[in-house]
Amino acid sequence: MSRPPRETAAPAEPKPGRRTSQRPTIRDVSRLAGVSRMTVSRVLSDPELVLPTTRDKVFKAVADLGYVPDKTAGSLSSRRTGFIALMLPTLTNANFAAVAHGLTDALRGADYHLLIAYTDYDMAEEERQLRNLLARRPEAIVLTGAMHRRNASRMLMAADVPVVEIADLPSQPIEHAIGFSNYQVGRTAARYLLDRGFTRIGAIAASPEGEVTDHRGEERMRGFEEELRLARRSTDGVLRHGTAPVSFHHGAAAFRALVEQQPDIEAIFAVSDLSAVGAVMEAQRMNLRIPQDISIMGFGDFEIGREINPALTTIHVDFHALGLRTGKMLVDLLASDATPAPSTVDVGLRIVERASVRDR
Amino acid sequence: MSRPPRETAAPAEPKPGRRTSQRPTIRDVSRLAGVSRMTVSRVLSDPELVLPTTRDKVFKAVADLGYVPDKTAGSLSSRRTGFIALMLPTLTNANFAAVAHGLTDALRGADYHLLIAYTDYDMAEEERQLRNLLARRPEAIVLTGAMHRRNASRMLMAADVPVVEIADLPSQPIEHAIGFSNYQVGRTAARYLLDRGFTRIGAIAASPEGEVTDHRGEERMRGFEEELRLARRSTDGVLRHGTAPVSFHHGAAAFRALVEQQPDIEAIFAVSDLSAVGAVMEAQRMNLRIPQDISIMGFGDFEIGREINPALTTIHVDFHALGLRTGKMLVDLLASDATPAPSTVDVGLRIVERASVRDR
DNA sequence: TCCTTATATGGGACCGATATCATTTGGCAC
DNA sequence: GTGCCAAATGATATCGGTCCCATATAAGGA
Repeated sequence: MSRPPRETAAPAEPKPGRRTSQRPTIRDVSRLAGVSRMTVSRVLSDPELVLPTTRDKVFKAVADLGYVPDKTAGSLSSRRTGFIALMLPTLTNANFAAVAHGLTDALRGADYHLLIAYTDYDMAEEERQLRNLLARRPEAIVLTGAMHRRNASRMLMAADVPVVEIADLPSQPIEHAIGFSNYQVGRTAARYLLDRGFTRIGAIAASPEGEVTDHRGEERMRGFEEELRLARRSTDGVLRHGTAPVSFHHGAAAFRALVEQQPDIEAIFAVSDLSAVGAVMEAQRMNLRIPQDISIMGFGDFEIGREINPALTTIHVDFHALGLRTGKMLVDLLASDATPAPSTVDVGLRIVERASVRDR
Repeated sequence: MSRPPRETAAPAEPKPGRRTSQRPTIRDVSRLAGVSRMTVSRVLSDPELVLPTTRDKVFKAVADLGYVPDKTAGSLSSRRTGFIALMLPTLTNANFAAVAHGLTDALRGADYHLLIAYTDYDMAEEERQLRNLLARRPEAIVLTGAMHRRNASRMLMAADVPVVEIADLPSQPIEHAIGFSNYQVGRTAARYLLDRGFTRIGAIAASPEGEVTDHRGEERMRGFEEELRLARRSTDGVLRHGTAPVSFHHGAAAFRALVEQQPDIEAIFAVSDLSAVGAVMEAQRMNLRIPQDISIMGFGDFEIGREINPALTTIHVDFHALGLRTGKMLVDLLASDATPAPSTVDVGLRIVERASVRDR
């Protein structure tokens, strides 16, 4: 039944090596269980390959020693780190957090772990973080498209792993893209307000200057202004205020500035629900009635928009589903050894009509 | 000047090995630069050790090949992964996201990378995630205290790396703790409302049942009820509604349920600003005036609380600073080879008086 | 009984870096 | 010129797993 193990036993006096930690290794387990390292490895990765009696000896040894396998070593040997890199502008934004959440949900069970980095909307930081991430040899890279520095793009192409740009639809995707057109968001918002009969239409967003920029937000503003221009309406009501990222407070301050500057403004699109909610709150303080005096719409469908009074009309994108979908695609992609053609998925967007916009 | 390299050159026909990726390794760099691998390693980790001429050759080779060092291999060899594990209940909460942000800020430049996992408030998931994290051999572990399963605690003790419990003050810390007493938050809130002269005082929180539980929130409620009891006031107004995590919507629903159940309630403490803001919004819809009819206070000092009308009275904890402080402590701790005694830091809390609570 | 094949397990090389120690070189004092 | 020391660089073992292939045993067929 049990044959003598063939691996050499350790010398009674182990010579002083580099080993300092007392943490048990697979070798300790194998010795205790009286099997080879390889058998321990098999028991832990695919127990079916090993006889139940052997398996149980190994499990017992693992439990007795409190052995936790070292994935660093395993990764080096198997050339599979189990990491998926995710780079976002910030975590302090419910929608980006939802993306991470969705991704994790899709990856759970597939034995992948997210490696999260964020750039604080800073392109130089994006490049630094990307280098850090690549050094960890992720098996795939997920990041918000579509603007990258030249160097960052080059590193991504050279990485030789699937790259997915999310939350945007780049005109020149690096490889895969799952998202929506921020430009279309802007146009859709403007069209919606135009269709309601408004003529004096404004918008609030962050100032586009500098390396710290919300490019996706910029795209929304570009689409918004474009639609106004096509309708031959003035874009004077488009106000740039403060710096990215926007916030409730940003929205409040920008709203006040815009109304003081353009008292006859009828409807406002905010680059994010955060700004929009802030604007609604500031309007209350200014005794302006929403939507009777001014209509306001936002983007992102944040939870708070559903709860405020009046409830916020907004453009919805399902970010959790976006993350989920990205994760599923990656799991499939990494399971097959083929290299499928680059794909672009538009998850779409939809207007959520609530009470903060009325017909004129 | 230049001596012939002593490392053996690669055979012209490399025998078929396991190497499949074309990614350059340190060996490729060393050959191209005409130096040993060790010299390349030195140039990248401590350039001062190497002559400028040699250094430049190496840098050039690195650039030409687009070489990115493999930290997996480096970690295994140096026994330093550069990972710091962070386990949170969720990322979809601005305060926890702020902790992660602060930690990252402190770690930037120290060449550590956060390895983030979250539990969705599920104890079983905490254990699974912890096992995953430990397999990556983090150099320190940060997690929200103070409740862990037996197994989780044991794994933490055995991990043999610094452990920091945050956002709470455990009665039996595993090692270090940086946080505040959630129990005291509850007592402080109750005391504040009692001092304002209210007698019929209520609270809204999630139901405490099941494995999916917000223990920190529970502690706040425990402190709140305790203070009421000490003041010989009824705790009938303490309503448990729905499940964790709470949300704006949770607050709105719980508020309505509480007011319908106890129409004469005078003041309410919400376990989180999220609930509190939801409650304020629901009150508006019910035509209840805040604070004239009912006073409301929250916890967490979320940004939205500053912007709503009336602005929300709340209990503030600086979560970004908490993360920052944790990160700094870890950097110091990991730099010294001594093992300092376990420390507990109370970052304190303070009441932020705004307009949603009035004197009775 | 012997041979073939499938199943279970082991041996040793190897993944790509760094730690450690050895070696070479150059500079300087005598 | 010789000896010594510091600075620069190299050779090799090693980190802790897994891959690949070899080997031993069991099972089945002629």
